[in-house]
Amino acid sequence: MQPKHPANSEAPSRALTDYPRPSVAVDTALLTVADRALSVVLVQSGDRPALPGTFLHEGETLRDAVLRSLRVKCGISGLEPRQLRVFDAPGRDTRGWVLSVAHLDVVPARDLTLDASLAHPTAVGSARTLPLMYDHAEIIELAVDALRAEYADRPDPRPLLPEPFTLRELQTLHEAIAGERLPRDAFRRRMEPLLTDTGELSRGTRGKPARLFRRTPDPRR
Amino acid sequence: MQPKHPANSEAPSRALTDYPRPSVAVDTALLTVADRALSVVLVQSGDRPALPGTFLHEGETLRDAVLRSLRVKCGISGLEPRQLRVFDAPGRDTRGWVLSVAHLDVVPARDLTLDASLAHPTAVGSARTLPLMYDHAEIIELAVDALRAEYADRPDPRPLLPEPFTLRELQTLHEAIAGERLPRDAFRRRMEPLLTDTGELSRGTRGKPARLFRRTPDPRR
DNA sequence: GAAATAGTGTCTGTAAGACACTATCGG
DNA sequence: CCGATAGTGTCTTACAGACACTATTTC
Repeated sequence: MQPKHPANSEAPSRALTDYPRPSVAVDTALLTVADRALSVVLVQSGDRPALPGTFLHEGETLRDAVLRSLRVKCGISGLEPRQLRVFDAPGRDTRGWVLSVAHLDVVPARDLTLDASLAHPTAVGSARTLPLMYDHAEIIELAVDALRAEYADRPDPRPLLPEPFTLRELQTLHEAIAGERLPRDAFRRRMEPLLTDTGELSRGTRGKPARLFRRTPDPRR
Repeated sequence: MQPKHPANSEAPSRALTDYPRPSVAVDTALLTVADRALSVVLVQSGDRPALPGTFLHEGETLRDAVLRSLRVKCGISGLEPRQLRVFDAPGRDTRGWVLSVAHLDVVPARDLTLDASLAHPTAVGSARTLPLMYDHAEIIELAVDALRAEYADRPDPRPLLPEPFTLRELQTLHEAIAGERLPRDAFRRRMEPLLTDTGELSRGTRGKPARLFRRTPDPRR
């Protein structure tokens, strides 16, 4: 006899708690752009690096569990986690039946005040060569792809840049995320209509001063 | 004291099972194209329609749980469920702490042999007006968007059409999924290079016989 | 003035939408 | 022949990439 789905169960013969339940964890690829390189925050877990994560508490949403794990392990708050997918391979955790809901989150490098002995950002290129825990390497790949898709046709949706910013600063950010150089003129033509010109100019920089922009308040994409 | 994440736990002071765990269910938007309309299979659950679903069993993957629920409730097999996202609002199930992993799956209408008293396909337009269970209306929206994205630039990735097929048949399928008419010539120019011409022609149809195509074996997208 | 960066204009290739035309079947 | 559908060609518009040129600052 198998348990009936709640949506199909008018009078379940046994309580939900009579059936075995998995432990549910969250693991988060916390991405940032440091020194023009897209990086992921890794914590040390026994003998190998891993993504920050925690178990889901009772009465807590997945989002709150992610925020709690990042607050505790990285001392940051105010983020917007996005679900990637559930990892459910039966043997993925040797100590029991554990599902992990992989997440992506993003933080400006200047807001990262990490205890360097516990957590540190690593360029995603280098992270690929590390012996990461479980399916964490795959989570990072998913997170990078998801972030690239978010940034492909929008100026800094998360956001990562402090306002106001120049088009050059925006392009440098997009190039770090895309992992490749972008054509300057085409980038400008695509992004400028999506930004709001402040009318001000950058000062104290080398070369001709650049116009400063703000993000245009969300016109629903 | 909070439980440590397994990835950070060398010697956990307590076993995983000492902490409260949620029940985990799967719910699936099973989509099909019937009579030129994109439809979703609904089952009756007490007083309202719902998506087919079940609880995750121990040692079972989410994929297997989805396949089991569709086999039991709709008598179909051999599908490819795709995760959409986890629904985790604390109050979403009145009987306890239940997470639901929403899935999308697709089946050709001719393979649907439903017990009509238990399950039946409903056009997604009409389904929007029904009083569905829990978050099932939102799951359907996610599923439709995901399927549209899968079909936007590929001929028949799932697949839904029996081979061989004409470009007209393929276009009718795409129009049902997209929910709108598509320009005939542009559709042809985009899709024909992605198909393999069988060299055969349709027969017994009205008008000029059309060339018959097969899907080109997956060149990785 | 030299170096560096910002901003703009032009050309080309590609792809989509609109439209029209020809081709080939059943009746 | 007529109606219907298949298949193709052309025009226009939009946009990206490539490239070049001008503009304005710091040093």
